[in-house]
Amino acid sequence: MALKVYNSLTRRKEEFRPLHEGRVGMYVCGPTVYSDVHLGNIRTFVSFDVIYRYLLHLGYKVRYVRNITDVGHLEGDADTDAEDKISKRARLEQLEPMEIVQRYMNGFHEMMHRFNNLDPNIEPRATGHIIEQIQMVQDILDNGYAYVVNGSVYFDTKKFQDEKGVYGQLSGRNLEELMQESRDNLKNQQEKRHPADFAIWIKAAPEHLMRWPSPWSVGFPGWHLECSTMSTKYLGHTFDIHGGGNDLKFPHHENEIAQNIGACGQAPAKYWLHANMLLMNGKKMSKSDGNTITARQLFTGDSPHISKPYSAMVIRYFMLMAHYRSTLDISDRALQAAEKGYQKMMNYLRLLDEMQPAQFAAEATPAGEAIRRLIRETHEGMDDDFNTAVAIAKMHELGSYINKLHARQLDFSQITAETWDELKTLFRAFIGDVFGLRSEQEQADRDEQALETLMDIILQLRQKARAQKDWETSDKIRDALAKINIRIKDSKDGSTWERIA
RNA sequence: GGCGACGUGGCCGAGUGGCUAGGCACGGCUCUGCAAAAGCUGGUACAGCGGUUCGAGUCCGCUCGUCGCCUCCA
Repeated sequence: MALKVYNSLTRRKEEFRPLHEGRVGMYVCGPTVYSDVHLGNIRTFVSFDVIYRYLLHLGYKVRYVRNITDVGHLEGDADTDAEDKISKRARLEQLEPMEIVQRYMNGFHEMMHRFNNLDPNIEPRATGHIIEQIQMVQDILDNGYAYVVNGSVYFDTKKFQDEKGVYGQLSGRNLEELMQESRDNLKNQQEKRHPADFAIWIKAAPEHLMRWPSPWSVGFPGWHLECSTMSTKYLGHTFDIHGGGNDLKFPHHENEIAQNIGACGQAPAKYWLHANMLLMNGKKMSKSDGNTITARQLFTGDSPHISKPYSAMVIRYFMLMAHYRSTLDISDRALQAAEKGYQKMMNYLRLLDEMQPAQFAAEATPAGEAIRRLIRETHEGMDDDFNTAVAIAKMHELGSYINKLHARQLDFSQITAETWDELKTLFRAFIGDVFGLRSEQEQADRDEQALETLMDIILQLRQKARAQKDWETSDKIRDALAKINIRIKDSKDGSTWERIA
């Protein structure tokens, strides 16, 4: 069965056919790094990570681009008295905007790794592509789909719609209605010709920290522009998959499409994929009414919403239990169920590796056929718009066979060697490569290994200091390590270390 | 107000008009020194009403309810 994906643009499942045989270009809207990454964000990135992983599993050569928004994302009344999210945070904390960006970008990366998301192939930043963005604004102006007012440049939505007729296609919106409705909250929008127009270059107010020279003013790019520019730069005018959270459909993605077509006449992506929201208590998480929980709180268990800590892998598994286009309601009970399910799943894999079968069946058997059918259905689940819920369900059914084989309730003479191999191959590939699940023990082992490597290096450096009678450095290292419960023991033969309880 | 999505057994959650989704929790049984794990097994769900159909959780309509987007949001 061929891979099918649900295309938000056509509102249908379509057979996936990449533009270039064997290759896939995928762009996913990344975070604006002005605060800690929120759990809902994490769900979206986990969803697209699995999509990326599955495409790789199918043998595609994928270029996965996920941006970092570090300028231009406004909050408040758009286009006028609005403030850039990063600038605002910088002002409040009295830091350089780039310090804010660096801090939260680091935190974002750490969290992505903790959830075992693969790194994208390219992670471009908006501030690193100002020149390209200015060029795109110029292209749009040259094509007549934008106009300059007082140093700011606005996209001419009405003209674009009159000539191209595609504005609103993705989000199912009618431009006429949009213009009507926005008339009520028109305040401070005198610069725009039409309420639905949006800024692509914004003249910076004197106190605005992030600013670049351009032909129109010293200013900064509009938020929607960066994705248009960077996807074009790294994936071409038209590429295969564009992803993001459901709430970005409008206006962000709608405007992105308008900009791309306005600049070069081509729509950016063939397939638009949108991940649904993560809910808590049946509602979208929101910081303002306390209906929120952070990943860190889940790890520590420090939240009134949960009874105990949950690991990143359990949370990842929990997310995979639902389809990415469905809303998912997080709760303590659901997480507990996920934890059990996750442990069970990892146990199947362990049993598969441990068992040493002898005496296979020579030819097809009913049990073997049932197993092979389930294996096929697992693949079909993923082929059907990345339905991880179905794939996991089928694997649990297969897991039951694995348990039976292990408990000798089903004998290896009931399946063929080939079936056994397929079963092993499936579990290894799906749990690790596709779902990106790893055992927490494995993680701990890896940390332990890293610690040993680090300690080797530290002891070598300290040994060098001691050889030079640099007692200050050597003692400093020993004292610092003692504080984190690592004891150094010096002897004639050199130094060793151990943990103290 | 406009656009859209959804309402599945105690909980989470799949579901292409006809065949047991799955996980968790709960009950019974097997195994077991005890426990756990595992296996077998049980409750017979699709918001309500009407329609289409030989047949609907799945299609259509209405009602009720929930949620999202429409301003920044993954």
